[in-house]
Amino acid sequence: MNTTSELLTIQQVSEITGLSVHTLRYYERIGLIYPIDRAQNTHRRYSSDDLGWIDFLLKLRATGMSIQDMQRYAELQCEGEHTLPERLEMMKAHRLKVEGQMRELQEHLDLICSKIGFYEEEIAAKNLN
Amino acid sequence: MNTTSELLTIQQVSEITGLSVHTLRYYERIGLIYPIDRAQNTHRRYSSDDLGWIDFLLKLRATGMSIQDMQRYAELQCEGEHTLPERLEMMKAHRLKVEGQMRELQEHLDLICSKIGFYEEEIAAKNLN
DNA sequence: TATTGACTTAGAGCGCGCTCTAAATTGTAG
DNA sequence: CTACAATTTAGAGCGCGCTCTAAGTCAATA
Repeated sequence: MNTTSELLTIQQVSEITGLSVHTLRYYERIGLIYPIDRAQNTHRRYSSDDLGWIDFLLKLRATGMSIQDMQRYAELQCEGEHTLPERLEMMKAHRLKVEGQMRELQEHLDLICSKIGFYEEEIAAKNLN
Repeated sequence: MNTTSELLTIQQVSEITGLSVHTLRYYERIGLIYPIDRAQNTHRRYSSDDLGWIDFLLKLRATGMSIQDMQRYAELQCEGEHTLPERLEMMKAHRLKVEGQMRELQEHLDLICSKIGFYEEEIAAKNLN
């Protein structure tokens, strides 16, 4: 319940998120993460809000959003509430993209599965195994 | 039904597959595509077998297989029938990977969808739209 | 006081997967 | 025969997303 104790060093955030400290600083430099508060004016101290944002970024990244698009999204977030509609549109567009990806993945997966079946038959027929 | 007429130039294969002529030559150079037959000893002439292989490569690529792994697979294919078991193992491992990818994608997609719902509510509440 | 170690910045470097260039050769149409 | 388009090779270059380096600051410990 102590606010101060909830603040994390870059090391700790690195361990929690799986991002390297280099990458954390890189993301901040390029505007993916807005400037983190500092202790004694130098060392970064991450809040749980910062962690939440990073977590969301990672989900966008994992679904194939480019850094450029994430930058745009972060920019809108900073600009405030009047950008909500545009952010909504971005998310909707991204949802469509991810759904398309998944359909494509499923199709190709089906082919791979049939290839596996074919291999198994062939191996059985030739007693290779 | 004429065998000769089925052979395609690199241009034609580029148009059919969507790969640039540069990429087609690049894939051949690095061993992803085994040496294509030549007309008059210089210009490439692609057979329908070649096309089939390229098509399969593209499906592996679309499901996130690295060039390195595809190279290994192509190598095994060239070595002949005794590599069938190893190729089968590669495909099975790849299937697992793709299935994992899809599960992860689905999870993140769910989050994006809930974010969309949240945005819509917020926008409605504030009459931003 | 000296050392250790976590942190800072700006900027260079890297692996991947292409993508393009240069210079030469070949094929085709007028 | 001439001109132009398509092809060839070897190798350089590029965009993305990190990843690492160098040089320096600062805090805590021996």
